[in-house]
Amino acid sequence: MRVTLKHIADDTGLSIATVSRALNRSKRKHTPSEEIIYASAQKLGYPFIGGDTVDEDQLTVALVTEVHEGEFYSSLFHGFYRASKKTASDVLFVNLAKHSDDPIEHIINLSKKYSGICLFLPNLDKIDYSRLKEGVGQYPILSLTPIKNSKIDTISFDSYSGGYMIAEYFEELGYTKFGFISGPPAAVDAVFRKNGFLDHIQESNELELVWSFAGDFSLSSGKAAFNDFKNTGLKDIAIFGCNDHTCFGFMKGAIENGFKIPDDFIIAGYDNLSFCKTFTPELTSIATDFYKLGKKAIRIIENMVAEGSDSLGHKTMLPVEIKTRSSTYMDG
Amino acid sequence: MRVTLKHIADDTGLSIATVSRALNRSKRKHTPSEEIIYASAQKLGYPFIGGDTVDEDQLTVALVTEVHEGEFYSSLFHGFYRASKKTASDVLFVNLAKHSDDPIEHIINLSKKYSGICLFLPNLDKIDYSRLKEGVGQYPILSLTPIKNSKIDTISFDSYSGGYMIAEYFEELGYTKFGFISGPPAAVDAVFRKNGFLDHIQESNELELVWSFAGDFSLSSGKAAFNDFKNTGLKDIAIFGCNDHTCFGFMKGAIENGFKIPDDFIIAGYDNLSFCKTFTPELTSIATDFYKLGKKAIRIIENMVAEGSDSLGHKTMLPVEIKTRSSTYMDG
DNA sequence: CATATTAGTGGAAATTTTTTGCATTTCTTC
DNA sequence: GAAGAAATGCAAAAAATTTCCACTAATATG
Repeated sequence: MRVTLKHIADDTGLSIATVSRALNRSKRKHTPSEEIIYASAQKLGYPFIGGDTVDEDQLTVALVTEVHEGEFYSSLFHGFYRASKKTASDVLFVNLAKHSDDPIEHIINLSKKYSGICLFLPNLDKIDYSRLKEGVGQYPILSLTPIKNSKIDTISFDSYSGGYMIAEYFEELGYTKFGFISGPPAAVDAVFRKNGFLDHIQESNELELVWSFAGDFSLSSGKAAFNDFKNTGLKDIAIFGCNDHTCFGFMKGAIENGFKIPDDFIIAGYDNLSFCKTFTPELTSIATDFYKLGKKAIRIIENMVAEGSDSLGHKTMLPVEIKTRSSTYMDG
Repeated sequence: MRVTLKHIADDTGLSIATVSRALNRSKRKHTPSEEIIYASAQKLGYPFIGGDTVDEDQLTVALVTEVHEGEFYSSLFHGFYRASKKTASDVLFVNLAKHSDDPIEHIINLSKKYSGICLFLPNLDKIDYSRLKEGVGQYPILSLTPIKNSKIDTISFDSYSGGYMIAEYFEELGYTKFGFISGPPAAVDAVFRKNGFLDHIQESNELELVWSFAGDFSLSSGKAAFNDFKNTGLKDIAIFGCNDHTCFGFMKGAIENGFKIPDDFIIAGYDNLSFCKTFTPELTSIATDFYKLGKKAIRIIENMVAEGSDSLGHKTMLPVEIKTRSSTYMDG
């Protein structure tokens, strides 16, 4: 039920007229009554407070995510933060902590509050997305996770090319025996990285995948991968770990066992975490530019609003870049 | 100026009656007109969309920050994310990207939208805080940065004790010669860490600060610190770097120069980044629990709302914990 | 100490905004 | 092409908000 001045008047014990005046004053006066009125209006959710209504041109885009540990979310938020400085729109980070029972319902409600929504929720499935699309109707919504066969537009990094680039680069360095550490099968993105890597190997007769290991993105799975690798006794091999953490674990295990990198093997990761430059040896990795992602995502939403166009399942892919460091070549 | 149904009617070319009906229907129908009406209402900022008004008991707390690179912001957001799962309140992350010209003005406006505000803005000065306090009046507001002499409540980690604990721990290990790498002087928190560390040294006649270096929290300043340290030729020294990044830089420099840790020196940092466990040797560090910080911060705001009490300059300090790892002792 | 001034308040009238009843138009289906 | 359903606009009714005015209490003034 809609909250009116009467509710606030009843709640505060003051008259409707007084409430109206307090809320409409151009400058707050901070008298005791006014404080009470504001607090009550706040509590009950009276809508017309905030005086200055929204700038007509300025959109508010909600970036809807969960928040887990690790540098990834910093990169994502930092990218959108910087992007929002450069665009007309404002960006708000909405987390789904309180609504894990029915996130879709909550996102549909959010669509009534914000001009557009960017989703980063890798755990949603196809049914969720169609419920969502059904619920929001023609509304500017964009997923940062690739979705197969959906009517919701997506924007993501070109992970396939990332994996492919790594394989090409390994080939250029003269390696022919390749190794691979995979991520969790549920992570669509990690699967793309893998496919790109493997496809380039298969395209050439000289190249060969001689070892692989099923990891889960974690440091410890990287260590486990190394233990497995050690037992094979393989040499002169170029390894692609499908994220940086896995590679760190692998390299840590290797160093503790007296291996030398890049002498005994070379290794490259994915994500280009800031620790790539901190680790010894520094880790070659695929860099994803979250600032560009944020800018593009906001741009797409702004266009949807301006043109009144609908999300129809367009897929946008942003190029990635390889950052070569000492884990894949000798210094000097 | 307040947005009414008439504005939407004019904008869409439909009648006021039609707009009213579309917005009040219990279930959205997704007819073309309805889509247009919703889009327009959205654009113009009509307030009464969203049907279900806010839960009376559920507060919405805004965590207002900038967002920079690095794991720190992930930890902060992740802590508040988890905390909001466990409390009645919802937490929203508001960034100040669009309002860097006058952040205070914007925060005052935010106070009209949200039940309470947590600030993490280390760059604000005393004048900013008093303007803010003036602007929001009696309102639940809390800073996560220590402020000297302010009427705004603060909650932060007990950095002083963190520095002190490191010095005590070094002493227990039998070291008497200590080194220190400072952070930027503007970072109040880093100064507390330093004071705690130095105070313990001064309390004992046996202990002595034999080397120090002015760093700036960065990896490169850690490397620079090592170059300075190398020239001193000091041995058997226990070094406290006032954040982990600095220590990583220092250790990286040391390893590249053939130093052995913890044989040649021992070193401990502050922040307990996940990378402490990834680095070889693993870095002893002071752990801060952002989940506890988040829970406590939300609790304080909930209490302020419930009791209608004011922010009066109370300071809450959360204990920190030392995580000892191989950068300060031999394995086995 | 009496009196003017000022700010804050509630009641009620005036105004604005929203909802609803009803007739008309438009679209769909058979 | 007719019947029925859905959507729309007009205007009246209802609801919500603002404004006017009188009253009160606190403070300042002579």
